[in-house]
Amino acid sequence: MSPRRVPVSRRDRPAKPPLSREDAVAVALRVMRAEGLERLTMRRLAAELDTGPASLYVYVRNMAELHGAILDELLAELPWPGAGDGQTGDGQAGLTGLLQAYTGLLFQYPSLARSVLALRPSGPNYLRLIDTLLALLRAGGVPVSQAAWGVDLLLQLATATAAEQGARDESVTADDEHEAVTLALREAPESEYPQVGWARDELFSGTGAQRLSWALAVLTEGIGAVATPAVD
Amino acid sequence: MSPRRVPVSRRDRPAKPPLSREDAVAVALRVMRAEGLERLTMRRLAAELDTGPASLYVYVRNMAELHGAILDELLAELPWPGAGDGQTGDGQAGLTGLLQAYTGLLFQYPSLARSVLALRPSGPNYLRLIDTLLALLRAGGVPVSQAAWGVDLLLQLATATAAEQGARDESVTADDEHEAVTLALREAPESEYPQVGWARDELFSGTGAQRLSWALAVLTEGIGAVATPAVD
DNA sequence: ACCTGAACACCGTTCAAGT
DNA sequence: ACCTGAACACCGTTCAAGT
Repeated sequence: MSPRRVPVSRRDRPAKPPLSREDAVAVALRVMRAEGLERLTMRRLAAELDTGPASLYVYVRNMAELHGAILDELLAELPWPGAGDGQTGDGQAGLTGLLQAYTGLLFQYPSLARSVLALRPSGPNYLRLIDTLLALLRAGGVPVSQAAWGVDLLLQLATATAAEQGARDESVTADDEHEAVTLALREAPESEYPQVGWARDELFSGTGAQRLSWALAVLTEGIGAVATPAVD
Repeated sequence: MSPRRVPVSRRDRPAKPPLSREDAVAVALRVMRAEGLERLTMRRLAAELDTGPASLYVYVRNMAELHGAILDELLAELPWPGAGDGQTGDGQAGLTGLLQAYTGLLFQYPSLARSVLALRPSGPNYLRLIDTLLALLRAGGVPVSQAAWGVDLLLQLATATAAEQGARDESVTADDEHEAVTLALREAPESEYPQVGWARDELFSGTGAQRLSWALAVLTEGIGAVATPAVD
């Protein structure tokens, strides 16, 4: 009884919903979440939107711009202060918390982090992140020039930390025992690399989270302490 | 009199010189220097070596490993201390000088820097770089655990700084006036982004070199000052 | 054992030709 | 004006079949 195909008005083809840049970015984000950035190709996204790859170029200039748009969409999920959920506080703890959340977000998508590093993002949520970090540094009494340069440094650290996470997620062992650099450092002959011998144990110690929070402490300490040169 | 072709023994075909991994890497480095990493493809390298792309996989596991080998070759050119040319000194100046040279080397090849960030290089010259940085920190009285974690941080900063240099070299204007983020920050409404307004001038001040040396000072300051957590 | 031609399974982007 | 099929000019990697 029920017909195989429901007849559609207007020329017998189902009306495609009108496409917008927002839709395209939202679908792109969904594909990335589900299968990773590697699988999110222009052709794949076009197929997902039921069109040809050429149509995407009406909404984005190129792949890099698409990555930037995806990042900004992703940043909406940060625990922005003042949102009422109290996930991040004020001062040093607020700064560290927000940057850890940013790193954590990108940590899930290392290739996006790599792309972002070359991108210099400029979406509204990225600006908001810069603004919030500036506010936290300012509240901590950091002079304006050190805060301005410091924000760049802090975001670079966070992005690069996520970007370093290569495609070594698929390894069965949780630790990075199988990384070439780990092996090379462990086996480096003391005669040729005496300092590596000196620091051998400490070179591999700590979890990623411990190293990140130490690095953030190092940066905030230094940003507050070292004056910028006179350039104005 | 002189014949067009010198007759070759062994089957009338010019004997192809035997290929080695070293030759392949050297040629790869030459192609990258001449045309950039983007143009250095497996197919292109194979053509340069007068063979098919499949032959390369006898010497390198994949593209990433080739990039790692190129980096190590490149690092041979660093002004290693003790080489007698006195390009870098001891202590803080030596540390900063070596890291600036490393950044400068990678600055010419931003895509290599991007690749390196995901790579965790492990060649002999990279180990030598780690060893030398450890020695300089140790000489500065930095405790071993802070030196070990600090070397990671310093190299990450240097690599990420080079990686950030996107393909915006082709811009005619020397400054980054045309970068989207610069424009966005300049035009960010004070009502929505008050701190950006506060720091507006300082956000764009300074040259790349000034910012790098400030960042290195921030890191060394913090590395010497902030203790690592007890993880041993 | 060592090497490689040809194929596999894709890419991002452009542009002429639709509607 | 807005959209897109088809083409352009490539990719990295594998594998069966050489020598």
